[in-house]
Amino acid sequence: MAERRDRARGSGLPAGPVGLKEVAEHLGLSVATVSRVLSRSAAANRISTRTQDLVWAAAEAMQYEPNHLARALRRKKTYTMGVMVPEISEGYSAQVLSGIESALLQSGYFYFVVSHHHREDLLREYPRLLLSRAVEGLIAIDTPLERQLPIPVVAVSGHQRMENVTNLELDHTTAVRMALTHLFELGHRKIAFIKGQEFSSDTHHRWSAIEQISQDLGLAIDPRLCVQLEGTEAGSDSGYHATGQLLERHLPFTALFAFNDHSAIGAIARMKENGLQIPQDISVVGFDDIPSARTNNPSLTTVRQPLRSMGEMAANALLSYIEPQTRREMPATLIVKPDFVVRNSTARVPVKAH
Amino acid sequence: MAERRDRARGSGLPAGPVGLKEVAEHLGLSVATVSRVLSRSAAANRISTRTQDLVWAAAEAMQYEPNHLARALRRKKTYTMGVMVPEISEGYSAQVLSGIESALLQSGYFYFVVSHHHREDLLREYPRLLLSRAVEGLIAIDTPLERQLPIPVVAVSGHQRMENVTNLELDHTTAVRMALTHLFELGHRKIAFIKGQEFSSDTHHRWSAIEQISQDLGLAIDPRLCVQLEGTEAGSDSGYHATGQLLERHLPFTALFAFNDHSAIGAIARMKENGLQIPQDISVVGFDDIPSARTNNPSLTTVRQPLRSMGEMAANALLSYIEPQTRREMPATLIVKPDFVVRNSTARVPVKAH
DNA sequence: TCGCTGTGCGCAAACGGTTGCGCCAGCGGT
DNA sequence: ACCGCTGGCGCAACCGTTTGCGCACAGCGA
Repeated sequence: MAERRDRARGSGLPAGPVGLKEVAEHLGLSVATVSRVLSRSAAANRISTRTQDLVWAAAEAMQYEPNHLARALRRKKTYTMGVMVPEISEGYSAQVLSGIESALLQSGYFYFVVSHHHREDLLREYPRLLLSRAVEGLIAIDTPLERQLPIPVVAVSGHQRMENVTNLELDHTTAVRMALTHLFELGHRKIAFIKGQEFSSDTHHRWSAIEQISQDLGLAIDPRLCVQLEGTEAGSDSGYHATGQLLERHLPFTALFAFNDHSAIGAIARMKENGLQIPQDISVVGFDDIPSARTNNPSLTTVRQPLRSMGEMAANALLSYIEPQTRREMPATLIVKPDFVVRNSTARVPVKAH
Repeated sequence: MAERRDRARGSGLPAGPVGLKEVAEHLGLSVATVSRVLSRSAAANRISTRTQDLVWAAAEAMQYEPNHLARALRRKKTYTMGVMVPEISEGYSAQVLSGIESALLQSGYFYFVVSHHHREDLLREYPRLLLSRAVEGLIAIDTPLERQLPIPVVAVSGHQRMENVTNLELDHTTAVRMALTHLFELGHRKIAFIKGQEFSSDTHHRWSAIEQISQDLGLAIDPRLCVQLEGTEAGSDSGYHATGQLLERHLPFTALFAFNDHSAIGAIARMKENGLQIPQDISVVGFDDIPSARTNNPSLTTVRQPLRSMGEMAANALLSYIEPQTRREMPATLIVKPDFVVRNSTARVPVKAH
């Protein structure tokens, strides 16, 4: 270990990692003084400018790097957050993570990610592990929280009702209104729905919104035209299968509102197999606007969740609560507005409904 | 802080975070003894079974959680790795990350991810920051490394030639052989190519393989049928544009071998706009087998990189070098074999080449 | 000459664990 | 009765930084 960490490699530098002690010895100063200078401590103004310059120069020359662990231990500040996601390789989480990362790193924070795959044991263990790693805050993406945590939490699409938890959620009512109004104005009246899996926290809120907006528009929801995603896999397979079940019922409908783009893409694939043309025979609306929504054939009309900026918002909310200078109360809820993207998977209702 | 971390909440537990000190006092033992028991130290066999039981019981009751920072500082072992990726929200990295995570967490390691977006400054800064966070190893995904690092490194598709760096790379020769042989056997002789961006480390190795295999098969590469991806965005746009340039040259070809699935999907979209049918007019082969390769229309014939297991291999290589009991030398290179997935974007060459 | 106020810095105790070494009591052997 | 051994545990240093407090000395006014 010692040799491998040797930064000297033949130069005149001391071997091994250099700490405050080495710098101090080299200058004939005390560790305390060097620390005060290099950490820009408030007490540093009591140290002569000359000494300060010497310290900085020596630190530079000796390639001093502060030891984050020791510092964090002493200051009780780790500049580290925890992030829990269902599955990191899935587009939704990855997009949100991207926003989180951008916001956190700009503020000098790092983060640990763990994916729990909706497994009970992991949902219980990971918060413990993250706490013992002294994360200062937690972002839970589409993840149900079991217990109260002693640190601030932001839940993205989590729909928790807990103390100390800020919920960042999409305005599902607006989202659904945009989607259903779009279909309504294209003349669709018989609309099929693919509901989300039970474990996804968005499922119920979305569905409430659908019921409400349907009523507003005077649309009747036919329960026989509703299917639900199953299985824990995130791909388009479950949408494919759900649509299979739907088609087997041989009931007429002219449009399908899917729970997300993945299932919409699977649904389209399934319907094509039955000889249905999209959007000529059936209009399909997705949700999320994942990258392949645009490149799918036909490209997907969908509700866009601004995932990246949701990640940024989540991270910034956490930061503003933790950083002493901005320290403000955590709001219970942050609402973000969706966009609606009209592409080629929706069209006017066929004259003669199939 | 103190109140928020209070775990007691009316129970009889001591307030604030409980450390070894609290447990020791409660039992009338020394901190040393409690530590030895709870950390399963080798010296614990010199401690009476009765005491051990008492310690465990008390720790449980008082909800003792070891402080990772203090432990890491003393033991000089952080159980933490660093991962550098170009962009976390991109499918390739996310897949590999998923494998990395699975392997690392199973061994009790956490990891920091940073995305450098191919920016020079970040490529220089992030290794420093990760080192100062005392990561024990680094995994670089499709990321060029500037300087020697004092910790072991695994580069996934990095093609570094450095000490202390293990390269995990795909067997591009086999990959390309599978793709080109497939096209060759379908009768294709005029094949167009989309090369990768300059900054992607796979670009050159892949291209060398293409030159070699073409020669083996007796295929001539027409430079006028080659275009290159541009821009740093990861989506399918650059494939779309590159194909636009290709089509403007009005040269006959019957197949296209794209650098990756994204660009293949973009290419297909572009060719469809020109009225070309895939695969009837043009066969397209992609690379990577991203999720949307299967749901694309037509579904993509492609070379599959086993990204998840590449992530696992990378992590396990690092672990086996770091963990004392398995400590083996780092091999300079690990080669992983691709799969070939035949779907609906390739077909026999049209009788009358377009 | 005597305080008195600043300036410039060092001492040493934390932070929460880990670990080499040594102390003490009890026990068996002679 | 004395010796030596061993089981059971505590002392205290240490990991690398931070920080409250205080010491020494210089300059200044009285």
